[in-house]
Amino acid sequence: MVDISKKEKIINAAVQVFQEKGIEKTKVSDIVKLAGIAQGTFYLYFPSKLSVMPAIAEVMVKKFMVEVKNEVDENDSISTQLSQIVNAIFRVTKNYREVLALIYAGLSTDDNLKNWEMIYNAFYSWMSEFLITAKSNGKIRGSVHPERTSKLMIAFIEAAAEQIYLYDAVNEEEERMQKSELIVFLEHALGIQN
Amino acid sequence: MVDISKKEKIINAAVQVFQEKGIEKTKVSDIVKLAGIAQGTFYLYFPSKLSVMPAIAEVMVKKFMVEVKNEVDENDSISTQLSQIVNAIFRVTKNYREVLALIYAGLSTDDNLKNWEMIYNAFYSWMSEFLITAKSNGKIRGSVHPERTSKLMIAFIEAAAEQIYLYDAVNEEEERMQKSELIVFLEHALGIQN
Amino acid sequence: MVDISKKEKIINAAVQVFQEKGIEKTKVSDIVKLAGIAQGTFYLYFPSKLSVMPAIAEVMVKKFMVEVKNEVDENDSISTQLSQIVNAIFRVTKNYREVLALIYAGLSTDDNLKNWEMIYNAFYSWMSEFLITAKSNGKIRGSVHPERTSKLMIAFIEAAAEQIYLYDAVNEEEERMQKSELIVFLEHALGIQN
Amino acid sequence: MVDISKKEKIINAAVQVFQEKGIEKTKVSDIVKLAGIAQGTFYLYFPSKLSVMPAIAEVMVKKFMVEVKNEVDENDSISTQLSQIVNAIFRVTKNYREVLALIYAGLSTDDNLKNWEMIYNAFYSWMSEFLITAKSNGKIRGSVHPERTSKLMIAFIEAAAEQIYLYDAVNEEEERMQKSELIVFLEHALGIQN
DNA sequence: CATGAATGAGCATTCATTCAT
DNA sequence: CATGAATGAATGCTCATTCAT
Repeated sequence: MVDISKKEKIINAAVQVFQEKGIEKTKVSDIVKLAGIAQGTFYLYFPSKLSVMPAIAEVMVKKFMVEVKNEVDENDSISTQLSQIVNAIFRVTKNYREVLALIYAGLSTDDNLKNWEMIYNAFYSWMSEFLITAKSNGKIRGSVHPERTSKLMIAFIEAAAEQIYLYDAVNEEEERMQKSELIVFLEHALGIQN
Repeated sequence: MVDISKKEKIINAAVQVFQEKGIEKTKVSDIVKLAGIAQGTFYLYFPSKLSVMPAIAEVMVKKFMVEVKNEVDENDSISTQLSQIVNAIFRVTKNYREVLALIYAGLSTDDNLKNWEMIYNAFYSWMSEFLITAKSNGKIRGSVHPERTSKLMIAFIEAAAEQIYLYDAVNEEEERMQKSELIVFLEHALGIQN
Repeated sequence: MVDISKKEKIINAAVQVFQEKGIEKTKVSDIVKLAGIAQGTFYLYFPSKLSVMPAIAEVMVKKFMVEVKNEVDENDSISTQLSQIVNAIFRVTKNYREVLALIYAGLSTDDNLKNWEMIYNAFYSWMSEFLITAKSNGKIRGSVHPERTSKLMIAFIEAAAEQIYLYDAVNEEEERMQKSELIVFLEHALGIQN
Repeated sequence: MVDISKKEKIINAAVQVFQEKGIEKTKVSDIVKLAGIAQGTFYLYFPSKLSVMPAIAEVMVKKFMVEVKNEVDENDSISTQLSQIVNAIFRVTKNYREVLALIYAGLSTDDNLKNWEMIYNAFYSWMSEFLITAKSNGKIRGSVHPERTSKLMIAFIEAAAEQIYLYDAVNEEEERMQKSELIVFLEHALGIQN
């Protein structure tokens, strides 16, 4: 493994500690202990405890993208690709449920909101491209506006995943059914023509 | 105006203070000051600072329902009713953006998650009924599963609204376009037949 | 002994701790421990560690006045009374050298300077009265301006005492000689006619 | 301008920063930033943050002496020379009020007190010489003890200046009157015979 | 000599919670 | 039921100092 900068060490440690303890119970001392650095070093890279949040958000968005890119096979049918997207997003949400909730709240705690759009931008773009291709291949309805719909889709799938994994304690059977319902919902929404 | 119980005063004050200051900066002393009661009195009604959260969530869900019920006119077309639902949810989200983000995070902070489903239950039910009626009238596709789709819709419309009002700083024109895209998306998703 | 308010307990403890440890090494925890109260209680009475300083200054000025009033016998000659004043001020300075240095620095640390004149006011007034009486009795030169000279005298005697007790490590013999020189100096300055 | 050694750069920067921020808020990082050197370099010249204090004090005493020597004209009358001394000391005090207060407190913070006398020694000597000359010329009373009185005078004039510039917020008119009172006071104290 | 990133001990301050009245 | 003064545990952050380069 290559050298990891101290800043990256902090971010990684922060993701983990926030995930395990939640925002209020996370102490800077926990983060630095896990990162293997001194307390003061934290403040060389971040001005305050909460200022790691945007960096964490970036990491999370990257995780989403990595998973989605790995999962989606462009040779598969649009319908299948849609399922793959949903699966990828659900998987990341499941694994990082706590951090994701924190990011949402964390970003709005500061005046970092402005960053949000920027952070998600790459993911929005990817999804946009996906829709543009599908549209030009006649696989989805022509009235889809790729940019706007890409944002809707990401928000939607994440929200559906959060609903399942964060808020509604559902069993696996119900989880599967809910996911199916989502996919059918999306297929109709996009007017998919396989 | 009728008498407001101290408990309600606390909840209302808490909504306002959380809205203005965010979860971390909200002090019990702020809440009681605004509520016009003594510090100790707070603890006669709530065991801890965070235990107001579910009560706040209930209030917010009620706000959603009141707005939706007021806005939706059953005599209008399904398509129109859908717009009305979207408008109502967007309006509440716009006015209470901060608290809503806090509730999401706040509920997951505690082990109150379990309450979430219960709190939203009435709203889910209402939406479910809406879909059942629409379905039995042949206004939406028959494959819609009302319970599951009701959850999806609520999560989706809220998420779309949050995206606009919390995270992406969009202008009014773009806000309108995004909302239109959402409605068209939903119409196709539900397979609306006016 | 009568009841001492918490505020007074804090001030008394602060005087003692500052005297013993100096401004930088004095911890709030030391003060409250000595005062026999909880750490948080300190902040019910003072907004910050340094904000006790003006209160301490008041206490010190009172100590000066008490000593001076006790020492000076109006039936004695002016010359003797002058010695008594010097002795009183020297004694307090000797006993509280550290706090006195701290007060000087402490007051200028904050923007509390403005208080300084107010705090010393009673002492200035007393000295002024002393000069007025002496002047109207023809015991000192007629050109003395009581208000202005009272300030000069207090500043002067304190400075002379500080010089001896704070800065120049002198032996007792030299201390006595220096004090004599001061008194002769003052006698001429005031144009004393016994 | 000739080359300034790093040590001098540090001292000059320290004077300025202490003047602006006060002793507690002055960080070594501020000093080195202003001095244009690296943080670690500071410790090549001074063992600790407070150890610059004596060096600063030396600089300040030198400033006093330079001003006094420049101002005082030996050909003028004793009375005039006295005014010149007062003016010089007042001027320096006015310009460096904050540092001067800090030095007083700063020196007593450490166990550097012992240095104080040494640092002031040259100034004491100069004043002593001044008094010896005046005395041998019969310009001041014969009972003046030059060494002791030189210390008193310096302490006194500085204290009077500090009173005006540090503690009592007086207007220019009052400042002038207070200074006059001081000079008359000194003339009588020294028994000046022009 | 010079650097400046890294250190980590140290402390002021906050604020949820309690409890005597 | 209501009060609000008192509590004290808990922790974010600072900054003088070090040391490998």
